[in-house]
Amino acid sequence: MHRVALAAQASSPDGRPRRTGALAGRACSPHGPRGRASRGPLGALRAPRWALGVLADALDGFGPGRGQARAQVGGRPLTSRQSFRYPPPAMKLKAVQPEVHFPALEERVLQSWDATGAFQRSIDERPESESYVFYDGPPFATGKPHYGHFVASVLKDIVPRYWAMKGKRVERRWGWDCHGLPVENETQKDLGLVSKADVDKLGIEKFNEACRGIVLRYTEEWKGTIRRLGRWVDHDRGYKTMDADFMESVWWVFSKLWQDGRIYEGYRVQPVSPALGTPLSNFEVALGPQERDPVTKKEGHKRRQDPSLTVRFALEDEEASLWAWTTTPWTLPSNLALAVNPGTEYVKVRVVETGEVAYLEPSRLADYQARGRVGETEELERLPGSALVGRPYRPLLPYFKEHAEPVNGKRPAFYVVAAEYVETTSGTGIVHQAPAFGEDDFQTGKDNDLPLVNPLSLTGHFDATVPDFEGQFAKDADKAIMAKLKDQGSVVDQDTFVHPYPHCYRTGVPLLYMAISTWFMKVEELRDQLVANNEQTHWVPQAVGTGRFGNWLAAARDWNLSRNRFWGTPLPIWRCDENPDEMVCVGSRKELAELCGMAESELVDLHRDKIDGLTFPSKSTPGGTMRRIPEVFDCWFESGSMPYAEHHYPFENKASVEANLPAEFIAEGLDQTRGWFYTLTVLSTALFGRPAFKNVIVNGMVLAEDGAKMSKSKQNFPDPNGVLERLGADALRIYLASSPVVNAKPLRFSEAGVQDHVRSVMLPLWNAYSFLTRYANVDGWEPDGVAPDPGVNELDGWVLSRLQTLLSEVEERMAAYELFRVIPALLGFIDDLTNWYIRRSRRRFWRGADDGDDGGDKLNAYRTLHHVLLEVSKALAPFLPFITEEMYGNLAAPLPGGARDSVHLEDYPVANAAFVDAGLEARMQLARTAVGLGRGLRAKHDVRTRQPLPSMTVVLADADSRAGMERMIDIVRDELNVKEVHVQADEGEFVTYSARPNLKLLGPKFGKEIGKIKAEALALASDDLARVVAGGSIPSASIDGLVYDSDSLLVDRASKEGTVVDTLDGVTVALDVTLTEELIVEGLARELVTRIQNLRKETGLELDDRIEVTASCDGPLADALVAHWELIAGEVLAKGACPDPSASVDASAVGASAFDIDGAEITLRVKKV
RNA sequence: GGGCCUGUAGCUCAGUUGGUUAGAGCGUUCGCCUGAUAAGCGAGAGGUCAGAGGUUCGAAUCCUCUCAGGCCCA
Repeated sequence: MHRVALAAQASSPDGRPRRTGALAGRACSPHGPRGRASRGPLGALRAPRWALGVLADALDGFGPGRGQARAQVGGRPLTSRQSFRYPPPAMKLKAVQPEVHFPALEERVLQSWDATGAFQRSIDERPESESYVFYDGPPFATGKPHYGHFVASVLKDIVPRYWAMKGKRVERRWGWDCHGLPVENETQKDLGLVSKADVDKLGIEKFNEACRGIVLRYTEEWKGTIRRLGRWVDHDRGYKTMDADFMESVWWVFSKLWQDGRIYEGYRVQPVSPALGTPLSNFEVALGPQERDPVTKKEGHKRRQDPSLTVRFALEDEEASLWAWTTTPWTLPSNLALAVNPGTEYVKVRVVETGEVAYLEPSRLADYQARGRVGETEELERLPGSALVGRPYRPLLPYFKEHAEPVNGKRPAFYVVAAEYVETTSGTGIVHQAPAFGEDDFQTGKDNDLPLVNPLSLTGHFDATVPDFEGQFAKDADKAIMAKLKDQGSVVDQDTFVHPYPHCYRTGVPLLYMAISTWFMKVEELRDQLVANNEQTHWVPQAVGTGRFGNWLAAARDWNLSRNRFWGTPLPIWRCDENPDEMVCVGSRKELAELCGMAESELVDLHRDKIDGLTFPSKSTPGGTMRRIPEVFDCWFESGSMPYAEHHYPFENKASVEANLPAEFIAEGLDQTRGWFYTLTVLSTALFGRPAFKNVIVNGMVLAEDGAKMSKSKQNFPDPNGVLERLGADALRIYLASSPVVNAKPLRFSEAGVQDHVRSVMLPLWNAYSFLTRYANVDGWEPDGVAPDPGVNELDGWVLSRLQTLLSEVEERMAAYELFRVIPALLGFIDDLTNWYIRRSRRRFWRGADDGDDGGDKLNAYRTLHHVLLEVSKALAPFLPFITEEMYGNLAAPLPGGARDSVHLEDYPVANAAFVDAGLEARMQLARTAVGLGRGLRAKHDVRTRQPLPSMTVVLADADSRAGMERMIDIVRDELNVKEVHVQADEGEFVTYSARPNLKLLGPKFGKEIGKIKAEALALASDDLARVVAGGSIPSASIDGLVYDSDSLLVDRASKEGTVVDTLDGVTVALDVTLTEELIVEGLARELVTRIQNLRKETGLELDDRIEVTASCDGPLADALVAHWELIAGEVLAKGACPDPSASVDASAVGASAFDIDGAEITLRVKKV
């Protein structure tokens, strides 16, 4: 071992490690000179134990004092504010009390990190050739950090810390998402601007200035909270999506796509708020007023009453009409087609009263008739919808009638089209189509190559193409349109209709759906490549990648990446005002400056207010001026560009960015599957033909304790900073990291859950650490760097072996990014360490000097526990960065090599095969099973553990197991407080056997006969089964080819009546509970020991205080006191001769108390001597 | 409306080729142990595996439908 070698060389004749020797050893470590050099030549700098308060107190008076620190640590100058105290040349472990306040400890560790520059050094000290690329998905700083961010941050900290300790150079740069609707909304609210027109009135410059002012509103809160959480991330060199360099890279990305022919202009039907004069995002639509449907009781859009109009369209090729239904009369001027479902049956009827001939769907006709809207009819013909497709009809209104004139022999509009979406649950089964005003209409229009006409402005007013209603607001025009149609005899029926309908979340007016010009990136043609690239990505959990994300990629649609907004990266497209087909896509500041005849240095900001005014003359259209189109980017485009833009690629860092694609690791929430994960993948595939990241951990959503979303108004979650202050970051981290969220499942956050982890993880770990340091102090043991010997004591060998198993497991699972499998292994080890190793080893540590030669057992116990805790502190460091820092600093400082300035600068421990002993782990497991059974038997038969019992018998059929158990006898005997432990093979005298068929094995073979086999197996006699257990077999009486043996049967054991026996996993334990007078008295003596120990504790005595005991009792208790005084005195560190039981003791005195033991009274008093 | 996910003890969750009596932790009751421990150990109580139907010798597990919740898309 590394440390052993160093220690051997570095120890001086007096046994004290020599620091200079150790330093020399370190200086040629493989980590390169940078970090080493900063340590300086002074031995005293070896282990600056900085400002850990507890420690500082312990070290007062040692080394150069406060204020003398003038060296540099981690390349950062130390200021005089930072109090540095150096360790003495060689020192003992600091004794640590079991009482601890983790949040305070964490604050001290945070200060130490600042002082030592540990974070930067954890990067700098790793070679550049070992680069490990991590991308940070940027959050908005318009809100404060909450638990969802905590989860992502914990993952984004654990993984990079781990790989840094594994020798990787992991840059961790923070990112801020600065653009997007949430920011604009927030600003509009602040400025009291309701509509887009209000923004125009104010001016983009002022508006954008206001946006800039608020996007970083909470950055200080973020920095503070993320720091407090223990996440190491570089804010100083982070990126902001609003930086000109970042935006310029986004331009480059777009221009590359443009050059590759991946960008096109198209239309898309979007919800528009006429009052705001702007399209809304789906997110904003969802914010609109909600209402519960009175029938279905479901929450949905607010309901409103609209006209319900049935209109007749006259066919051109027949004296008949098509009846169509609409709730939006204002779209009728824009009608261009009628849609039928080709698979539905339609009917042609003559209305008896009027003689009119009409087509519609028969069940709908019946509905009209039932409501008395249409009189009696005579059926003329039945025909499928497909038979109507293509038939021309006369334009209902004249405004766009030119589209009825054939172009190149084809009629552009005003004919019947087929559409699968047409249903027969309402209307007439024939649907009026205005392609500009509905998603379905638009799609049908596209499928049939219909023209797109839109006579409405964004504020919903008719323009001059519809002169009859010019200037009228669409909804207001409904009445006039209906009147006109009535006049010309086109109305079949007029009614009203109540339905849920989306309304504007800001103004409350009903939204209009209309086709808006937008810019698309062609993604559909990339589908196969996207899917192929995704297959190279390791998803955790895997199902997200193959399922949700994979499906999404396979069905990817062209990406609408423009937004009609103000505060974002402008689309770099300049278009000729004379010839709209002439466009220039600008890919850099330099290019734009040249086009506009200005200096590049004048382009310091690329936001709309700075560049919208920049124009240049057209090259191909005389007199034309090139002006920028008004749209900005979907801010997801910026997030997806972040791998390039954060480095200002390709304008700077070209080679390093290209060398480091794709990223090694990213982590975000499940909600990002179609957000960041998607945009990263699309852009990386389009630009570089490869995936954007190799490994990704997807975390689930954090819900409130009540299972609902966390909501400020409901107040259903505790303040995040409060939890950190009360319980600490380590506990919060381990709570989150060991919860279902790290496997993409939802977590109901509860502070009590965090508290649980303080109790079940933090405190046991701390107590193990405290145990070692306190006894080491009492004993004067100092860490000597000598490797523990696994052969001295089975317990040491066992815990060392378990540690190696743990390290291998962690390595394998971290390589697979399966944190949900790492944490339980770590926690399981802590449990083994504290509740078995230390529990069983306690006595080894308090063996007194006069107990004689222990063959080095105590020394090895110290070395083992110290070694294990030190390794554990490193192994847990990525997960619990604070407590491990404290432990490591104390545990490593006295070693010949000293401690590094931070555990996070250490190398991650690697499993040492020399310590692995599978046989030992197996037989220890047997021992623990036997002990568990024995304790259960004691409880069942009401014999407490303090009562010694004459013997127990462990029965094991397997010879290897018996041999293993023989070596565990001391441990089992001691733990169970029995005088003798016997191991034997034959369990016949203790148990009876019964058997069940092994269905997994027999099921597939015997199928339907299983019922019979079950009955037969259950009927097998215990004596016969004994032969099976011994390796024999019994042929089945009724089933051919079936033989009962130890494979085909599962044999159960039951203890025989009247015995004290239990059995589990093939281990049978029998307890002899015969009590003799002698054993009873000895048991009482142990009762006395416990009572006196408790008194010691209550009285606040130190571990090694010697005491004087006085007692008042009679009967068996007095016998026990006298007979076993030597034992008692040894256990409780009592001095002097046996106290006289007949003395009188004042139970109310300090250190005194009266007890009742099995009905006998005793008063005891302890006093320090 | 569509895609994906979740629903198992009071709570948080395990439960993979379908296999017998469905587990763990927390909480709870009783008992035990304790020179580190706020910890630990043993026993008990606690389950229509969301519901219905199907496949099968056998279903928490596979299939279909329904209900409730979540994320995303429309």
